Amino acid sequence: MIRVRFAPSPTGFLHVGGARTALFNWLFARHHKGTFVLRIEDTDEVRSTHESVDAILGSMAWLGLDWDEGPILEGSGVGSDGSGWKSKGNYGPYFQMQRLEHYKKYLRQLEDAGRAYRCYCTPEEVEMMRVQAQLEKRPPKYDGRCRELTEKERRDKEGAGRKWTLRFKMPQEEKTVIHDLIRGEVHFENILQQDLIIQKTSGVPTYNFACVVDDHQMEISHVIRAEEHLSNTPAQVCMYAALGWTPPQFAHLSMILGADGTKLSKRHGATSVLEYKNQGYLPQAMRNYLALLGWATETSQDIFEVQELFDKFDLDRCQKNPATFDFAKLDWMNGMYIRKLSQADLVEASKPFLPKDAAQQTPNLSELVVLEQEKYRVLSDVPKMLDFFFTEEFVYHWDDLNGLMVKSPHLKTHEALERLIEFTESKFFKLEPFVETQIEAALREIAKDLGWKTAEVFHPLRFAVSGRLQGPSLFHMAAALGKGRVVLRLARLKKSIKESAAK
RNA sequence: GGCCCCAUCGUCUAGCGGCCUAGGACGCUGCCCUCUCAAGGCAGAGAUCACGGGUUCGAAUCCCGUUGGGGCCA
Repeated sequence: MIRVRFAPSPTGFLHVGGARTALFNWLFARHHKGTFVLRIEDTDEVRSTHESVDAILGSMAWLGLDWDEGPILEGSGVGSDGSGWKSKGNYGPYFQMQRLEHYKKYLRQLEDAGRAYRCYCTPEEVEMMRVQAQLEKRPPKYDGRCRELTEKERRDKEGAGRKWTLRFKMPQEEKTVIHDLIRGEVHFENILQQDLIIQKTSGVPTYNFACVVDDHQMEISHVIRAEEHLSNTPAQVCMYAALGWTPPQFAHLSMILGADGTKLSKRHGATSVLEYKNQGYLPQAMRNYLALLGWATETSQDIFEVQELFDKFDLDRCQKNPATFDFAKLDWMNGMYIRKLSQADLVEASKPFLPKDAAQQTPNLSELVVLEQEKYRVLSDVPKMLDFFFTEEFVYHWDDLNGLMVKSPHLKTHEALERLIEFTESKFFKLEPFVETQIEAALREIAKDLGWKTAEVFHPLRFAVSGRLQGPSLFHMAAALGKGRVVLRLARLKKSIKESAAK
């Protein structure tokens, strides 16, 4: 039975790297008809917040990564320990701070068996050891001075009120071999590993211990996580052995880097999944793009339906080398997905990005939004490309107009332009019904009558109607705007020309 | 510093000993279509497969080393 988990620490938003890890776990579970577990690793008591839990669950929900077991997404939790959250699944609770009793039991078991010991060193002392070791060019590790303390020494220290942590006693011989599903065999000399702290002075276990207990108790079959956890894996594998458990299979995903080859961070652009949502990326595009960061099919296919991803995704085609996050390709892909949207879906998706009163201002809003569908790369482009529909206050940039006039042999003077506008006004005035095909026919007739190229007629009129040199098809745009507004705008441009000429 | 991981066009990648004078996609350039911009179609530039040694009749593909990048210890 395949059981995988995504186990974020709620110390911030869900970033792109975390989302990719979650996605791969999700895809792996769906591909193998397994179970996808979401577990909140909140043992960092100072940095964990319930706002982060909200943000992470919200991001996952937005991306459509539904989990089979874990906290239920209903409103928000009450405490950073997850109290107030409900959970689904038989292996809960899914907040580590609610699982303290489980950890205590195994912590005690390890200590009783002599596989863990109390360490009375202060953080300062440990730091000193590290510096010292580096100076002497030795491996920087805890020197094990509390390993073989006598019973009396221990009593003395505790009598003196020294606080203690629990350290796992790493075997000092042989080596640990990880059979990584992506990297193959990875060997580690045990002697070089340090005795990791598994319980903090507060009594709370550390990440490295808690996840071993949870993965075992939750019967996780495959641990799919980022490469940064690879170095901790040998210690964890030794803990499994010390507890008499069989470790799960491991798969360490490569990192996601920014354009400069360093770990993706804020200076490279957006890192939070929610930022992408706010900028107008579609979850399906994001998902598709992320899937390609470290995974590919034999055909280098790049657009996938979700079901196709389920069918084709597997760990054996995951990339070992790190991937650079390419915003340009994401934009392209998002544009692809926007173009695939139905009219209704596009309008719905655009709503958060449109002016609040857009629907009242323009009853035919959905007709407008679709006009530029093939040009949007992000949904925040929608209001930018459509703004002239929502206001009569847009400005005419004379530089644009002048540029147009330079290129057109028949538009050398403002008078010529005025004449074109007047000609159009009178034509439009009689035009009934004012629909796309009629408008096109009328405008082509004007060009013919005038003996101008069609472009010489269309471009200045597009400018008149929208204030732009580029935009939707003139006929579509005019029809969508309606005769009244079009005539109004023609008149407005004519007036502006007169005024500027007077100056 | 120690340990670990990684290395094919600018980027994501295909390739798993002969099919590779290295394929696809993004981006870039040009052409076509066309009322503009897009979209779409076509064409093109772009990789001595990081470098150096082996192994082999034959290596991008296997082995060793070097360099570079990244991660963990922090």
